[in-house]
Amino acid sequence: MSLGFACKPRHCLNVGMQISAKVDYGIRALLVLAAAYDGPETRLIKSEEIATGQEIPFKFLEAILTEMRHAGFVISQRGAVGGYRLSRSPKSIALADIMRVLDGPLAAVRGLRPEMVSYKGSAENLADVWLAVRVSLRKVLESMTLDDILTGKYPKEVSGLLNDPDANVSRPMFVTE
Amino acid sequence: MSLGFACKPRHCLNVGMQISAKVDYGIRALLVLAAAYDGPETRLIKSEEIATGQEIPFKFLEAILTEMRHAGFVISQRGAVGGYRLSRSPKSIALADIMRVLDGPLAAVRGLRPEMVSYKGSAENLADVWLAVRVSLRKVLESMTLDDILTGKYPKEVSGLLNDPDANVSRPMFVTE
DNA sequence: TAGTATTTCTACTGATTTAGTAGGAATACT
DNA sequence: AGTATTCCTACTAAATCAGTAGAAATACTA
Repeated sequence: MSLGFACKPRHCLNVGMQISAKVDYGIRALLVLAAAYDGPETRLIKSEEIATGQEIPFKFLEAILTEMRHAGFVISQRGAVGGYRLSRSPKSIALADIMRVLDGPLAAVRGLRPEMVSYKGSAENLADVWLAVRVSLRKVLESMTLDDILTGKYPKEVSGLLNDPDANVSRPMFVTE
Repeated sequence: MSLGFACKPRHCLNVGMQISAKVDYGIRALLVLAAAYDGPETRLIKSEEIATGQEIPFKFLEAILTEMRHAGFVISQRGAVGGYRLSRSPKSIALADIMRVLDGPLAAVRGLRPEMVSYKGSAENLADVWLAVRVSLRKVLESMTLDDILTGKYPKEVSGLLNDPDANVSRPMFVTE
C-alpha cells in the first residue's frame, strides 16, 4: 500500500497541452485591440500601452504583434502617432486561428498531424484517440471568437463545458495503489 | 491580395497540443500488455518484444516502463523469465491517467494550472477558455480506456466526435488576405 | 526639412525540455 | 554458478521557449 509517486516530484512543469506564453500574450493583446475596435477607422493603440496594461514584456510583445500583422489580424502604422488596430471585426477572429498562427497546428503526434500517424498490432486504433482530441479542441477553439471573450457570452457547447461541476478543480497527479 | 504567410515557413514543428513520443510509446506499450491481459496471472511480456513489435527505441521504452511501474500500472519481474504485465484490467486504465503520469497535467497555461491564472482588463474572461479546453480534453481522455482502444468500441461522446465530417481533414495553416 | 516617436528587422542568448544512449548493478530463475 | 532480464544513474545532442539588444525604416509634426 505504498504511496506511489506518479509524477515529477516537484513543480511538474511539463504538460500535455501547454498554452505558451506567446499564445497567451498574443490573445490578450488582440483582446485589448478588440475592445477598442470600432470599424475600419478605429484609433491606433501603441504596443507600449498594451504591454504595460497587460504586463507583457515589451520587446516580446512587439515580435508577437509583428507576426499578427503578417497573418493579417492587425494593421499597424509606424511613427509618432503609430500603433495597432484590428483589421476586422472581433466577431470574425476565432481563437483557433490565432493559436495556429502563433503556435502551429492545434494538435500533433510526435510532430505529425494526427491523420498522418498509423499504428500496428494492438495499437491499431490509437489514431482515433488523437483525431478525437483534435476534434474536441476544434469544437472549443474554432467556435470562440475574440468578441465572445470580451462579452463573456459563449456558444452553448462551450458554456455547457464550463457548467461541468469540476470545470475548475484540478485532478491529482499522483496515484495511490 | 497578397498570400500572407501565417505560420513558420517549413515543417511547422511546434504545436498547441503536442502528443510527445514518450506518451505515444507509453500508451502503445500498455496496449500490447492490455491485449495479453488475462487476470492477475497473465504471462509476462519482455520489453524487447514490445520494442521490436511496436518499433520503439529499446532503452527509451525501458525507462518509460519503469515509470509506469512506479505509477502502479504495470508489474514487473526481473531475470531470465522476467517481463511486464498490467497490474489491473485494461477497462480500469484511462488514457488521461497514463498521460498525466508521463507528461504531467493535461493542460496548463504558461506552466500554471488553468484555475490558477487570472487576467485583467479586456482579457478578464480568458481563463474561461482554458478551463473549457481542459474540460473538453478530459471528456475524451478520461472516458477512453485501454480496453476501448483495443476493441474499437468508444464511449458515445467520443464516437460522436469521430463522426464529425472533417475529423480527419487538417486545417490550413496560412491565411489569405 | 529636421526631429521625434514608433514599428520592423536581424541577430543573439540562456534555460529548459525532448528524445534518446551508455553502462553497470540488482535480481530471479535454471 | 550462469544467464537473462529489469532497474538505476548519468550523460548527450538537438530543439524549443522566452525573451533581449540594437539598429533601420517610416510616419507624422513643427
